This record gives sequence, structure tokens and C-alpha cells, in this order.
Amino acid sequence: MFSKTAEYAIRATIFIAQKSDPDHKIGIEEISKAIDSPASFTAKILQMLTRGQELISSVRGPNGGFFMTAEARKLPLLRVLELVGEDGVLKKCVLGLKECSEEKPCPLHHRYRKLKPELARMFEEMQIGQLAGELDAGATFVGNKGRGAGKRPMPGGSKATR
Amino acid sequence: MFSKTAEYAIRATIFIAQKSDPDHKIGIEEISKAIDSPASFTAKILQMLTRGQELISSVRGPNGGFFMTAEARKLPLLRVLELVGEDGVLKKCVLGLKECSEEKPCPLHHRYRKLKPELARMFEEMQIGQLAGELDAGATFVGNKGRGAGKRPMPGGSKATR
DNA sequence: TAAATAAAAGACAAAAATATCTTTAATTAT
DNA sequence: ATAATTAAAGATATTTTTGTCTTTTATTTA
Repeated sequence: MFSKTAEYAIRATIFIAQKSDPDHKIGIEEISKAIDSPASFTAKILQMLTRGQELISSVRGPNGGFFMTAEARKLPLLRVLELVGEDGVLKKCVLGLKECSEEKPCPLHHRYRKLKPELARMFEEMQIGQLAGELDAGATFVGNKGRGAGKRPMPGGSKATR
Repeated sequence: MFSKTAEYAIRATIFIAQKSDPDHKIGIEEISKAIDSPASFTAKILQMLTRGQELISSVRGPNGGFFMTAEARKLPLLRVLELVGEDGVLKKCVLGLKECSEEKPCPLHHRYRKLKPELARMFEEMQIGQLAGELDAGATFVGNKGRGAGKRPMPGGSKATR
């Protein structure tokens, strides 16, 4: 379904949404360990996601790292796919035809007509913050190393300004 | 969604289902032109699909080429994906996690729970022959070059034996 | 100001996917 | 039998994706 790039991008974003806030940033090592991805490669991907500091924010130097604002948490998961250039999955023809429409449908078109918008809606409507919340509610990325104790002050509470 | 390999495999299969029968075989050149794919690469892919002559059949030499039996036309489209080793899309975790289940769900699990089976069912229930039929009913692969005249005797009628 | 820290940026490497070309084997027609 | 035709098989080439390593830049702390 998705490339490694997109997978890591989504996983990293959700993890950052869950574990960070403007005064508790996370380093690339911690992120890549938690989401089970190669560190330097993930760093590259995060560069795509920090462009414009719209989705993920970052600061360099001591106590630096990656974090998300409360604003950013409201963005749809689709934004992640867009930033890594993989939103095509949700828009293009399943069979990869350049031309595929109601007038000129590919053989799968009519049967996929219902599903495709549902899939797209899923990524449009799911807010990153919601997904991060569900992670708290039991969903995990890899092995449950480092959970249980880490009761952090729940991001996106009230003080958020940006 | 799918790799080029899978896309070409599906397109070629549907095309062969539509245009061939045991005594009218199609060559790789015609196929690759019709489905807009590189010929030699498509040939390689067809080798995967002819293993065991279960899905696509082939014979060499003059008047040889690729074709499908009436039996084969009843197979689900899923079979194509299986033969090129890409049925994972329908089965594995959207985020690529090794472990992802009801007990240990990834962040997208609960929201994708409905859609995934529907997608899978689509490929399980769609018979290749049906798709080939829809092609006649207006669906196309590429530009409409070579349509209109080619009224061929509608395969899978009655004489099929194997 | 100097040293330490951490991401950004760039160059490079390995692996996988995509694509092409050549040779071989099977089949048919002459 | 020979030549012609067509897919199968194998080898090779190209491109893209994935992954690593090094250098630079920004930031903080001492």
C-alpha cells in the first residue's frame, strides 16, 4: 500500500504527536527506536515533514529535537502523505492508468468507486491528534518497551499558543 | 497502491481474458501495446502468471501466444496478485508493522478495520471473466486505438473443455 | 568565547524494482 | 529436415527506493 518512506513518516508523526510538546522535544534516536526504523533515513523523511514547520517543528542544539504544536495535531493524516508525495494512492487509478474516469473507466473502476472515496475520507478526516490519543488507549508501534511509566502531561491541553 | 509489476499483471490478464481463447492466442507485442507496458518486462511478468498454466496458458511457435481457458476466467482477480507476490497489500498492516492485531493494534487499525476486508473481498469476489466482460461494456485500458471493429466471438461461451 | 549538542544538508552506498537484450527451446509450416 | 515463429530463460542495464555516513549550521550551556 505505502512505501517505507510513507510508513515511517506516518509512524514518526503519530509518535511525535503523542510524546512531544513545545517544551519537551524528542531526538531522532528516540523516535527511530520507538517506531522501529533506521535513524538516518528517518531523519531525511522528517526533513520533508518539517518544511515550513507546519506539521512537525524542530529546533537544533541542546534540548532540541522534534515536536508538534497543538495546531499541527489538528491536521489530517493526509497531510503527512502529501508532504512525502504519496497522496496519489488515494487519488489515482488503481491500475495506474493515466486516463480513468466515469466516461473512460478502467476495468476496476466501477467496483472501486465506492471504496476509494472511503479510503480517502479516512485519511482526510483522521486528525493526527486523535490517532496519537488512540495510541495511549492501547495501540502500539513495536514491542511494548518503555511504556507504563511514561505518563506525560497530555499534550494539546490548554496552554498551547504557537 | 500496487507496483508496476502488479499493475501490468492485472491489465495483461484482463486483456488476455477478453481477447483470447484456446484457438486465438495473442502475442506479447500485441498485449503490451494494448495495455501500454514495456514488452520484455511484461513478458517476464507473464512468465509468473503462466507457471502451471493455471491462470494464463501459453504455447510457443507459430500461431502461439497467450490465452486463457474458460476455467481460468472463473478465477478471482486475487489470484493474479498472489502469482506476482503482491497479495500482501490486502492482508498486511497499513503501517507495515510486523505485529498488528486486535490485541496489539497499530494506530490506524481500528479505522482501517472495516475497509481492509472490503478491499480484500473486492479482489476475492471479482472473477477475471467478469472484468473482461466489463471491458466490452465500455471500459478501456489506454487510448481507444483498435476498438469498434474487433467484434470477436465472446469467449467462455460453451465449447470450453480444457 | 568555547565546547557540546542536535538537526539540516549533502554525498555516497546498497538493494530492489523496472526495463532491455541475447540466447535457448518448443512448435509449426514448408 | 529446414526455416520461421514465438515464448522461456538468462544475463545485463537503468532507475528508484532505501539506507548510511560526513560535514555544516543553529542553539544552548559553561
